[in-house]
Order: sequence, then structure tokens, then C-alpha cells
Amino acid sequence: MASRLSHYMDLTEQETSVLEELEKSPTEINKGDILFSEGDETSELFIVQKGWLASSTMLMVGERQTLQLHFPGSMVGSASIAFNRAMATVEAVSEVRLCRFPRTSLGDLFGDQPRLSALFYSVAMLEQVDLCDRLKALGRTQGKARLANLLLSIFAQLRVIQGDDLNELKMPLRQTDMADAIGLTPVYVNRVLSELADDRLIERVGKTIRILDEDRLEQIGEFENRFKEIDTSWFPEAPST
Amino acid sequence: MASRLSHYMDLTEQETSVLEELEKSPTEINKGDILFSEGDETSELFIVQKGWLASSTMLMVGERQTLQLHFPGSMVGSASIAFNRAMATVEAVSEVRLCRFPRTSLGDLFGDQPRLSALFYSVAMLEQVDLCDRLKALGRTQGKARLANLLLSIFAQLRVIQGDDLNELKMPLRQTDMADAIGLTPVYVNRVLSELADDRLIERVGKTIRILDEDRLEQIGEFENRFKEIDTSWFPEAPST
DNA sequence: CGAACCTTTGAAGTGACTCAATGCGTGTGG
DNA sequence: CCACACGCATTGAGTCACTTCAAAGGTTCG
Repeated sequence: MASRLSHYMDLTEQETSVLEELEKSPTEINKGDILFSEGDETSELFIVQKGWLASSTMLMVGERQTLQLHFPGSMVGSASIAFNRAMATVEAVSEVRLCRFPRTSLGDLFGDQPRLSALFYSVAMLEQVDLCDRLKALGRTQGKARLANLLLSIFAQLRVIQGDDLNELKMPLRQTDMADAIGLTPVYVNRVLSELADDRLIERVGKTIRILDEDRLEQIGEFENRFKEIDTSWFPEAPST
Repeated sequence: MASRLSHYMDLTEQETSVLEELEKSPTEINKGDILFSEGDETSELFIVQKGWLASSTMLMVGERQTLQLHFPGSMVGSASIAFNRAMATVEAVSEVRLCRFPRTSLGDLFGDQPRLSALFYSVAMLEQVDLCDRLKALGRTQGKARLANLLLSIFAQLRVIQGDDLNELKMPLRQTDMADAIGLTPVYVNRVLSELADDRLIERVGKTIRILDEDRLEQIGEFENRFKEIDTSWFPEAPST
């Protein structure tokens, strides 16, 4: 996480070491494993080091809505922090390496590291804006736009950690998973994927997806990349030490 | 805001006074006034004291998606704090009284008030979960459920400030506004409202809406009230003086 | 080599949209 | 105090995006 956050703000040595303290003793979990389930009593937070996770929620009828995807460098479990129960189920979409730490460590961080606190707050707001973008997509656009938007959002988040030249990807999500993310059925996702490919906007070979015409995809999906930078101008001073 | 936050955590005198410092010099704006628009350069935050606001975003085709409603006691503009431009347009839905303060004041708060920082973070997470609930509604439920969910969410948020016995409300939102909030058309919202009334779930007299059968509404709308309390157990200590 | 799981394709059905007209309420000016 | 205008709510009829159901084709893994 330190390396992703340093993308947004220069960290002092002390801040880096505080973050690294949260990331000691990583554990690995397998594709399909569930980190925690909606309703679980949990007071832990996680930092993703490798792989993807998805948090989702079930409806009473048995349908699923995926709320967020979590990529390396992000914190998982924070959304549930205002409650003593998990608000969503978090599942590994691929092989995942992550580190767990108790909520109280975050409390300590709020006590000792004002600048990091502000950064965490900002990252939370970034996530909130991302959720708003998805809300806009689900509320006011149709299939093609929703899928274009999802794909671009995934690429944008991966580029923060893998570099800006990324334009091809071995997709670990099944079409069912994409459907759950954008509120469609798997059958229809398949049709829309084919349409995007027919339009030469993307290319599909097996499970890999390549962006062919990013400009037009952005236009169709009404996509704006929010993940490039964060405004840190209002942050408090780093502790002097 | 102090009074809403004290609903979640006992505030020290010092914390109360810090919050009140943010809320001096209130100004009033009229129904329909725009606080700021998507894309504006803004470095201000607002605390709502009276009335409702709605933040929304426009699509290229001219459609609107409402992202959040803001009620008395909540902070407006925080979602844009990670950026130097506003991510949404915020408009007064009724007569509104609010207080503005610069982002740097929030920075100061992160520097001096660890417990309040944690509380702000938690409130942000509460909002995030609320957005997730709306995402779930838009992605995986149909008209009746979406509208039921919206109405219950509004009542839940008003009850935090107005008391739990509230079950009737003069609705300042037009059907067009509700449509923008739940991703439907005004025409269809009208039909669904009528259906809810026909089913004796709500009662409509002019612009006032009364909840008749809250249990069944909650079931239909898959609603869960997130606004009752916040887990503060992991917070750091309040500063000693 | 088979079984389980995905993906792909076809055909029919429906929830929500669009277009269009009518009704209602409220404020404003003559 | 009436009449008109304007914004909003309501209702009807036809259409379309997406769903559902069902079956066939591909992959991957034991």
C-alpha cells in the first residue's frame, strides 16, 4: 500500500514505516476463497498486496450485486468500519496475498499520523467518487456503456500500480462476475462483449481483453479517470520528529 | 452538525467547540439555488443546518443521476476533496441554511482532533455504505423496490435528527427528482408511487407522503437502516484537554 | 476421457421507456 | 377576484432493452 499511496503523496520515512508496520506477515488465499461474509462480526482490516478481490452483497431473491473491486495497494474492510458487522462479502477473484491488522491500528494511525489520516480520508473519498461513477452508470446508461465503463475503470486502477502503458489484461472475472458488477445478466454481458468486439473497440482472445480504441470507449462509457492524482494541498503538516 | 454527531459519540467540550467553530456565520440559500457545479474549482466545504440538498451529475445526453441527498447535520463537498474540482453539482432542494469553511480547516482538524478525525472517517464510511445500498437497488431491483428503498432511506436519515416517531413528510422532491435518484423516468415513478399507494404501503395527500406499512416496505425495498449508530470502539483517545 | 463449469446463441416475454395528451394547482397580473 | 400561464402530475398506447428459458459449444481439470 505504501507504494500505491506514495503515488499520490511523498511519504516521510516515518510514515512509510508506519504503513509497513501494517503490512507485515502477509498471508495468501486462493481464488474463490471468502475473506469474510456479509453480517460477520469482524474487526479486522486488510491490505491487498497481490491479486483482486470483489466485495458484493446478496439480495433476498438470491441475486448478487458487486459493489467494489479491490486491487493491490488498497484497503479492504474499511466500508464496514462504522459498524460492528461486515456490510459486504469479500471474495478473492484470483490468487491473493494480503495482510490483516486490527481496527485499533487504524485508530492509532488517526492518533499519531495526521497527514496519513488525511490521505486515508482522501482515498476513501476517491472510492466514494468511484462508487458515484458506477451509480451513474447503473442508473442512467445501458449495457454497452456500463461494460465499457467497467473495463476502463479496471484498467485505470491497474495502471496506478502497473504503469500507464497497460492496455491488455488477462481477465480473472467471469462474465457472471461482470454481470454482477454492472447489474446485468451474464447472457446479456456476453452479447455486449461481442458487440464491443464487433465494433473493434476491444479484442478478446480467450480470457485476455485488449483495449483497441480507448478514446471511443471512454466516450461510449462516459468514463473519466479519477485515479490519477489526489489533491493534498489542504493536508496538515507531517509530524516533525 | 455537532448535534447530529453527538448522536453517534459523546463529544468533549473541546470537540464540540471545534465543530461549532466550523458552523459560525450561516448563510441561507433558496430552493433551486446551485451551491456549486460539477467541474467548478472549489476548495470549500459546507455543513447543512437546515433543509435538503441533492448532489447530482449530468450525462452527455443530458440525463441526470442524483448521487446523494444531504440532510441537516451532514457535510457537503467532501466527496470532491480528493480533487481540485467539484465532482458533482449540488443544488438546494428546499430553503437551506448552511455554513461554509475552507478545506484547510478540515486539515487542521485532522492535525488536532484524532477522535473527530476518526468520526469523520466513520461518517464517510456510513455514506459509502449508503451509496452501496443504492447501487444494489439500481443494479438488482426494479421500480417498486427502488422507490420503497429511497423513501425509507430518506425517513431513516431524517429520524436521526428529527426523532424516531417521524412517519409523515412533506416531500420537497418532485417526481422528476425522485426519478433521477433511482434511475427511472418521471412517468414511471408516478406509476410506481400510485402502485405503492394502491397497495396501502404509503399514503399520499398533496405533497405529503405517509408511511403506512413500514415492515412490508422494508421487505419490498430490501432496506436496512444504517443510520442508527456507529461503532466507535476502535477510535483513539480524545486529547486530554 | 469425462464431468463440471463457462461461454455462446436463439427465441419469446416483460419492465421500463418514449411520445403525447390531459388534468391539476399555484401564483401572477389585469 | 377572475383568468391565464406555467410547472408538475397523471394516464394511455406503442416500443425497445434487457430478461428468461433452453440448448449447444468450449475449456479446464482430475
